[in-house]
Amino acid sequence: MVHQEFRKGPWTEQEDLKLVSFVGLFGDRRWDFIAKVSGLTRTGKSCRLRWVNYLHPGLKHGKLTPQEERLVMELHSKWGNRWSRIARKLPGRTDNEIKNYWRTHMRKKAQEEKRAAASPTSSSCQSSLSSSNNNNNHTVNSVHASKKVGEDHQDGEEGYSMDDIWKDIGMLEENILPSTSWEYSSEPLWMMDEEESKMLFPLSDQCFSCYEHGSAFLTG
DNA sequence: AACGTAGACAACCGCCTTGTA
DNA sequence: ATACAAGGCGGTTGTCTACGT
Repeated sequence: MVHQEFRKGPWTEQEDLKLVSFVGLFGDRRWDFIAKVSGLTRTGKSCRLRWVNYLHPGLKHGKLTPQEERLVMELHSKWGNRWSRIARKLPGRTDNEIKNYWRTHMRKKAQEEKRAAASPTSSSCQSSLSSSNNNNNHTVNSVHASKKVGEDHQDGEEGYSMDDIWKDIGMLEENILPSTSWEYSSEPLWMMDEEESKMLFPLSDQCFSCYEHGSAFLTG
């Protein structure tokens, strides 16, 4: 077996497009297979993570709403750090997102407590008040959802932005797709034998044409 | 204007679980 | 029943941006 070098670090728009296309074709299960046939030099794990945390059509992007924050608090007090379990109760949110939110929140809280302990005159209720105020401010910030993505344009200006991708994915979800995104392929292609698909997509040329087909489908 | 800091988020790592041959 | 591969999950780290000084 030849040891393959896998790419690491941030995903490019090209990679995202490729991944979206191939998940559309093969479904979001066989990640190692998708990683191979797509020609992405990423591990299956990496592909899955990117899909689950960023590209999945059902995801909400942007800050948690105060309602969601309350729910996270409530569920965390019940279940502890069972992020995936908590995430299941917040449609469109990922375990990673909630984990990140919680981490930030706890750090802030810890700092406030430390400050409160340092200056005994300031009551703890003040600190908790300020933290809840902070949380409420998040709603305003939700306007900035997917800001970062917009900034990604810088290296692919004339290309197809992730905003566009999400728009298209959203449209596909609403207008075309019954329930799962990969059903845009009328054929259950992911049922095909691995050998069979190797013949279909032996190298990236074929992969690319498939990817182009996929992105053409996505863009309309 | 420059610099430092905190917050937000993406991504990786390692362990555990589950499915399959 | 068992070994192996793949997927899932939680913890952690790195990077970028906004904001305050």
